[in-house]
Amino acid sequence: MTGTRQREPGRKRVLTPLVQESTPAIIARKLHDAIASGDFPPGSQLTESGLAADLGVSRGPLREAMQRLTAEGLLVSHRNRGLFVVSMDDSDIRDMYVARTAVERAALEQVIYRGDDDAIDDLNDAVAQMREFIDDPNGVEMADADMRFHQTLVDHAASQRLSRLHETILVETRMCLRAMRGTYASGKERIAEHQALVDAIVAGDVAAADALMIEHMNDGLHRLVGDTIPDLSGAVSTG
Amino acid sequence: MTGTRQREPGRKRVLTPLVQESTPAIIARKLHDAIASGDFPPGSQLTESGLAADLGVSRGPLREAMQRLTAEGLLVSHRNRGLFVVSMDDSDIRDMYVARTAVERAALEQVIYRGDDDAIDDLNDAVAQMREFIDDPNGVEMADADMRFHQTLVDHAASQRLSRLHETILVETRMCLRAMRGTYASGKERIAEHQALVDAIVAGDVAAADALMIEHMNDGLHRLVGDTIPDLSGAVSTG
DNA sequence: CCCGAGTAGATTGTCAACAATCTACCAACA
DNA sequence: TGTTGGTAGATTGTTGACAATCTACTCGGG
Repeated sequence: MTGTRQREPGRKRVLTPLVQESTPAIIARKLHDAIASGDFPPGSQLTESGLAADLGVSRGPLREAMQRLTAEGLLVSHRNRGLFVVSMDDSDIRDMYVARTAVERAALEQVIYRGDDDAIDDLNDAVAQMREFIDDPNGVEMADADMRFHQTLVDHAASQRLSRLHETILVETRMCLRAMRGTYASGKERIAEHQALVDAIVAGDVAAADALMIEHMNDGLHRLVGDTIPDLSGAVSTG
Repeated sequence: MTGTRQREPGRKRVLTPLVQESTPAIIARKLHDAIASGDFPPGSQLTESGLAADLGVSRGPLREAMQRLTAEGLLVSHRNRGLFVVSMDDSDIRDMYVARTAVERAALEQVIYRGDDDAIDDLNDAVAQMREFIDDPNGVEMADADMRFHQTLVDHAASQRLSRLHETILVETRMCLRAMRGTYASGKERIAEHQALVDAIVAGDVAAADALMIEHMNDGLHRLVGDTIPDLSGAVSTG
């Protein structure tokens, strides 16, 4: 029934099965990146015919791609009116950080558990990249380097599901950071927080790393809305 | 420019703005439920023309709905061959529990932080519903009641993002539970674990609740693949 | 008996056109 | 002046048809 689809176990795999990305997937990724880059500001409408013309595809595949982003929560649909880039209020930002904290805490624990040396190398590299922009702590480059650090962390957790959610959240985070400037006072402080995380990972101290991450996230949230998620910081210290 | 779209602040809101769900969203929800119900077993193909005929819609909206489920990770696309319901191996199940643990830990903390009495009532109700099926600890009703408990927990965290991810994960969990029968030895044990969680929430003890949740998730994973996520249980106790 | 080429059928991928709906603008009226 | 009705334009929602691709089956040769 299955023909020769299944790979016989005795043979060595010499070529990886080639993955052909579907057109909607490609379009979705392009839109994803464009939103992350700020090409489509929050609240702006994504008109089908215009985008289809820009991308050189028909409206069909484009609509499918936009539905993907809608499922991610990056676009919101108004029936018969169109799709718009999400615009977030304080409540959304708080929610975003709740989710982001959940994801990154879990990722952190996974990274420590896996004990992969490559992870530590990559994380140290990420911090080093941040150091290059120490003189401009609120510039775009520093923000991107910051994002890459967290991206690296979650990637090394090797969890498809955590990565998928995190990807969406990072785009939303970038949108917020773009809107609100001047979050960090000094570049040193910003880098030190990340270095402390790496140090805790190297030490294999899950509890310490966990506490640092919670604090780091609370700081980030505080800078955006001037509010925190009080109880989270008590999760470890109370026990 | 904006016309009369914005609601003037002086007036009292007497009617809530009506939300019209788009057709792809409705179809996506129906497919979602169908997959959760087991109408489409893992690995089965979802043929467009057939489903379109069943639902009485054209292939366009149906494809858009399927793209949404693809973004969620419930369907996988094979180019020019079609969309299939995901079938999960042990590695996927482990990943699923990593993500689920992350989500439910965060939800737990949020529920305790919010201190909403309705949450405790609903959770107690959920445990009570489980007790009705104490004689058949591995039946479908018990499994559904179990799911409803966790659904209730995450709902009361009032986090759009956590809920969205959790919804997907619960469907995947249900798929796994359907495939592997006989997970719990006794109904009492299963109910006690959940009751303990509620008790910890009532007591407002974040650390205890957190530890219980981690253990609960590890138990669930162990029943499915005979393996655990060792380091997670050390996150709290070590500190 | 095994292996390869070729073919038929079915399914997905893409497109262009039509119908339905909404928004914004303008005029008429109390 | 503020509200109501009508109209034009644009955009989305939906459909059906056509092209491209893959799978499974069958036939011929070694």
